[in-house]
Amino acid sequence: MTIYRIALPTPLRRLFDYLPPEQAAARPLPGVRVRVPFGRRELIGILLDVTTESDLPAARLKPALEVLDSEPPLPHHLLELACWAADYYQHPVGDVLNQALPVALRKGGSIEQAPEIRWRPTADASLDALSGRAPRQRQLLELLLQHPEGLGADALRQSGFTNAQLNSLNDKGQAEYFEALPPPCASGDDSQLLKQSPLVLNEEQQEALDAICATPGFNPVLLQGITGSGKTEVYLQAIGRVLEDGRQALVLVPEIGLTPQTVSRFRARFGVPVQALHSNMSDLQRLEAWRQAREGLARIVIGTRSALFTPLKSPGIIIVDEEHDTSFKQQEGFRYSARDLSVMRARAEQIPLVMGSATPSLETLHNALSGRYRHVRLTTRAGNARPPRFELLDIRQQPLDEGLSEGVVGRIRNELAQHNQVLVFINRRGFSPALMCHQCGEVIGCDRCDARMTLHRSPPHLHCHHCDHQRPIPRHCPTCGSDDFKPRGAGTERTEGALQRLFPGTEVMRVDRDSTQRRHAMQTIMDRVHQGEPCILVGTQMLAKGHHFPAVTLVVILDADAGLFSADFRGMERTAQLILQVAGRAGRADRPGTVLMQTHHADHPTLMQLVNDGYEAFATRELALRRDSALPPFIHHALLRTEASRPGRAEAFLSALCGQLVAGRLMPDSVQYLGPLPAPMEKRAGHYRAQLLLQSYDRRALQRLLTELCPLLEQLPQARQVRWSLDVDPVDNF
DNA sequence: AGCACGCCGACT
DNA sequence: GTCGGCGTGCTC
Repeated sequence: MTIYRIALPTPLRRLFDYLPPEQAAARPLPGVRVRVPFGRRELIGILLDVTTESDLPAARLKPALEVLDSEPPLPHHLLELACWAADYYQHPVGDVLNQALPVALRKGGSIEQAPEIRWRPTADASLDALSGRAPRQRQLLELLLQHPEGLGADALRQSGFTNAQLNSLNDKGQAEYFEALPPPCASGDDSQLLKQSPLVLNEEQQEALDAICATPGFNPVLLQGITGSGKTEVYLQAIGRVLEDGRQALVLVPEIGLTPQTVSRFRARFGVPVQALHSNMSDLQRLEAWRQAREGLARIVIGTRSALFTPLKSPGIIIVDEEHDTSFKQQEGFRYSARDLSVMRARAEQIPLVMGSATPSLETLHNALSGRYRHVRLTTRAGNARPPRFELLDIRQQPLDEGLSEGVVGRIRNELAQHNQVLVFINRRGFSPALMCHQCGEVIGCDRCDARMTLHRSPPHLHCHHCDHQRPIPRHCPTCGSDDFKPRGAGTERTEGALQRLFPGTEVMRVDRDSTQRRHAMQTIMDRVHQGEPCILVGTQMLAKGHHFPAVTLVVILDADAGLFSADFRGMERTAQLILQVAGRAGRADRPGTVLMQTHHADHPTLMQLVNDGYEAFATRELALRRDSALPPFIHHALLRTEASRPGRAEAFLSALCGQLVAGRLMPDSVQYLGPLPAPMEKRAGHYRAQLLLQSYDRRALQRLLTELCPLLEQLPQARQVRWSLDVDPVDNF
């Protein structure tokens, strides 16, 4: 008897057995999609195995409805990678496989290229048949007459013609439509591989390129290069070699980094098809890009986290740009790290892997320092540009005007007088992070979270940045009835206002999520900045990523202390990365930049080391601290988070679990657990949250425990009242 | 997760 | 008398 073992997109951590469909063709290959009845529903799953035995009696097995593919959509090694990831991250394999496929395929669509609607002139079409009162229809017919083989409806619409015009020609018997496969896109014509000649590499860049191309096969490389040192040029030349071999490149970028500029830089250099997979493409467009990658037509594929699972016909290299960026880790559901999995993929495909960053994560740096990855450094800025100079500005006992010290104001004035631009970084949106009653000291909190509500002025309202709850500003204090409120602390809106007041003749522009929501708002600001006239930019970390501001010569970091004493042991790492990212936005060859950091802790050893000796010195020291405190990357973490609508339940659930672990002697000596503890912000969005941290130096022991943990969690009687999720290698404690 | 069944409260 | 609340159970 033949049994199909199928992974289905359900939260159930097991496979389901089916009988072959009624008219079963040949034995299907593992990895093909199968449509099956499931309860009262129909689902599309992935066939993982064909066997002869089932745990269930044959009478209880249903026949599958249909095998959808003759060829598995995911090649064998990607199927394996997905299954490995399901195991490693303890996520149901059916859901993992589902997420590894483009949405259009999950829904059961065909892998084959979808035919498009094409228009052509009818056999007896003639311009004479049109009246002079329809000029657009005339132009349209002229265009169609030049293309008797037909033009795609989408392309016509993009040229500015409307459906109404097409239908009108159709009514007049001048044009007709038909279905056909779109013409094949210009495939890699290698004679025109390079459109632009590569730049001349400096010595360090050449060494980096050699290290990447040094050995055939798996070759992980950390490319650690300060901002402006030409990392991208190294990527481009490494990709160039891959293309010469007729192979493909996969480039992963952070969510915020996938801009048209990024893509156009690759398109400008190479005369080969470049496909970007970005979030505002339709499901069918994404499928087409995915298909072209799989067929080998797309030679360079650029995408965010989820692009990791894009099949390549002849893989040549994987590049993970800004590898420290936390957006490579999915923060809900299937909590995978695309960066970490890229290592597995590159190993399976036996290709080089480049992880690039000016501020590598301590995990990657540790791997590089311990020899698991090659480590190459780019320490000089291209074109002899000077790196920015850092200054700590001690503001202890200094008067502050809405968060701005006199020192900062003076330096900004100075810079503007020299016709330069200034960037002020404050990683807090809104007007002020707290609204306090001046009579009784009450701070307005969010009803649904253990958090203060942020005051916004444009438009005026209170906003909780943790649950997105918004409400009007109260007229009277809910505790004492006073109407005397004082905003405490400054966000971007307040700083913007203060700078406008202090520098009335200078344009002050705010860059944060609120000010750039409108379409083209960011572009308008960038256009203004690139004119080079003096101005002040105020903004959040949005300023730190992607854009470069050559005329900015002074970067002010208003709150360098944020994150210095964070509850999260990664706070310092994140702060350092952010500071250097912001610092890297400024300056160019002829005008080196200064980074001025306002701080109450000008003598903080870590801050001083970062500023005086640079990131690697800081990171090496931080690694030593992590080693001494038994923290990642030296120890491995798995965080079990729980939340419930009633207080206490989430913690009680974890206590019950711990009880079972102890009673069943399931906790090996090599694994420790910390907790159960309330989450750092216990109440969020109306839910009470708790967590249990599991840690071990022995990854395998931890992994074995996690495998036993999940069935246990599902069986606990309290499991109905709590939501739990397991985060392997978490990137934050929240 | 979905989707059913099942058993108790306020409504046309 | 029903519509519908969410507790419980199941999905090859």
